Amino acid sequence: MKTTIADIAREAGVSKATVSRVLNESLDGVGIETRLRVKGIMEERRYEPCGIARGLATGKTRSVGLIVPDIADPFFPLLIRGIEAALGSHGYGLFLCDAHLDPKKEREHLRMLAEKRVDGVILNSTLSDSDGPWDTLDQRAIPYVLLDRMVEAPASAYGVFADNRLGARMATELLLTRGRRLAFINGPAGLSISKLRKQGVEEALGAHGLTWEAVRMANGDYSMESGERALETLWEPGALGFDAVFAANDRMAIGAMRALQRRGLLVPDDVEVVGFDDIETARLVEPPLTTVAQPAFEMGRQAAQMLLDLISGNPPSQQTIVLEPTLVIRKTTRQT
Amino acid sequence: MKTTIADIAREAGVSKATVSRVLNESLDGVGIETRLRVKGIMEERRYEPCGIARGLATGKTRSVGLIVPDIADPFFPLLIRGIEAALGSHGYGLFLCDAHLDPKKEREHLRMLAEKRVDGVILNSTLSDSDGPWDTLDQRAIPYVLLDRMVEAPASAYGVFADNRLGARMATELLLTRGRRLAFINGPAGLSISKLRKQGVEEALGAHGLTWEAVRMANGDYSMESGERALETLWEPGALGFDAVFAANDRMAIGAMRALQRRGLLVPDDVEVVGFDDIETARLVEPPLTTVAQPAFEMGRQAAQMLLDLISGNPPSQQTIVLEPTLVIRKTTRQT
DNA sequence: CTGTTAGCGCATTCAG
DNA sequence: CTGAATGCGCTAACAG
Repeated sequence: MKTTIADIAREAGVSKATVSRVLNESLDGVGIETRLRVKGIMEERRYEPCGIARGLATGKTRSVGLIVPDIADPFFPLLIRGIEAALGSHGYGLFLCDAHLDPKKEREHLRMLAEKRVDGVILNSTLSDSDGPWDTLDQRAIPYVLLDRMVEAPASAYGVFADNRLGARMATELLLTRGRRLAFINGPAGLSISKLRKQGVEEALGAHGLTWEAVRMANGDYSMESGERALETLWEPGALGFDAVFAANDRMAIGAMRALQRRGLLVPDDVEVVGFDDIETARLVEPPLTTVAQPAFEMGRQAAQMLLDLISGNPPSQQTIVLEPTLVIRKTTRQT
Repeated sequence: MKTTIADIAREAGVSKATVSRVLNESLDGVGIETRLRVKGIMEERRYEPCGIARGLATGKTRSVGLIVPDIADPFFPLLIRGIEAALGSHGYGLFLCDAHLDPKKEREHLRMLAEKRVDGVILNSTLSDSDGPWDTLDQRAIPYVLLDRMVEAPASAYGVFADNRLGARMATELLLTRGRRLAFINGPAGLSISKLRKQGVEEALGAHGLTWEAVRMANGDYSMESGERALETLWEPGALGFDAVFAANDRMAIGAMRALQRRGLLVPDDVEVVGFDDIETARLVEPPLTTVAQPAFEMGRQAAQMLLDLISGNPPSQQTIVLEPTLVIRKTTRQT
């Protein structure tokens, strides 16, 4: 039998209430000497408070959920690190849920988290589904913050994002200043993150007096394979339709590079390539990939901090935090 | 206020016990028609059982913890997928804990998990610490299964591992059949996983009538940078001390390749390289890395299944499951 | 087949 | 400053 506050109370010759009080440091309605005595006994007995019982009594479980679309995406490790950094030693636990690109699974996970009575969830949603996940959350009044993907949630939703429009614009500008003809491999069409990136590309186009007619576009699902396929799709036998590729993430960019190289094209000499994310592999491929870096760690940290604020009842100062991406120029683009 | 079984009971005109019974399908001591009525009400009211209360009442939380040494290691996504696959829709939640290579942090996580009263934990421990983590677990009688790293736990501990000895032996054999002089970049010396791999190398050496005198050895910490450093260490100015490198994981192998290439050496022409793990990046670097593949998904799945068995009181048939690695030959070794 | 009665371990009034 | 009582939401005997 694990020792409970009742055991401690008995041995210390005090009531359970008193033990409970020293457990929750904050309320200091306890005499210094009884407090010390109780603490001593706790030590000896190696007492460990029961989170479950506390949860039931207080309504707070000190655990949060994280939903990611695809744990295999190398973008997440840093994100998770950031989240853990913010959750820190506050004693919070993090439930990891991999939706595996399946909205149905995502909803199951959400149900599970709700049953577990998590204090909040960080939602890096798989899809901007019409019957979205947030109402599952809103209905149960459980706080959540959107991360990375700006789904079409209620205007009241909190979120942390990278400036995807700006990132896409920077990448496109880089390519267009060399007078390149662009191929754009975007993410799934449904994602608002994709729309934003498309806008960014459009802005850069406009700045150069160009329109969409000048660019070839395809959609991938962020996997390397989809990047390869997208490139094949865009390809026109005979005519070289483009000589610059901007992909919505590094994995697709790498896929595109592979497809290019298979066809005997040289990167960056024949075709320049720019990715998005700056995953670890980006600097390991040959040639090293020029890409738009997202501040993944910081995004995770801020999102978790925001959630913590939400949970503790201090509404965050801003409803939306937008972090700036940075251009990391390596070898898949030519030096000017 | 969330609806509780009391609400359902009142509305259905039955007792809480009855509602509880239909909630726990198994015990079917409920008339078919009352059961249906109660279920109906639950639907309408969108009732959602409170995991916390159940946990307190049953002593089971339906959540488990996973401790990993370094979430950034690309080896984990698949492992996690495997775990989630086994945990499946049993309603289990998975607490992810990244020890970040810090045993102290690992212990904090363990304490947190204990407080949260997880039903069990999967332990991919950072270090084979003398004052190891398992006693934290054993003391509290919480079931755990060791994963991947065969720490020096009590003989009674359960675990799932890859056959590291065999894997190392296969890699070394591959290199030695070409008469190569070997450099071996092992993992941290303290890990028993490192000792096993060393044994594997030794076996291969023996089979070729060689001893350790013929090989140069260094230890890394599984990061790419440490692979680069290890290679520098092994290097002897002037004399080419070796022409084959076996690294204990792919990241270090890739680091070694980079160091080699920086020195103008050709892989595999001048030096052959073999890694371990078969992470996604392995096939993306140039040249694609020959490596020993671990069945990560399967390891995760089996470990979780084992833990589930342990939790439900059916002691697994085997105490230790050893999975076979496979050699994936790509381009950093020469075709025979 | 169903209701009653006790807890599970702790927090939180309200008294004293 | 401290204790006694009550309840969080559900399960688990034990009766009927």
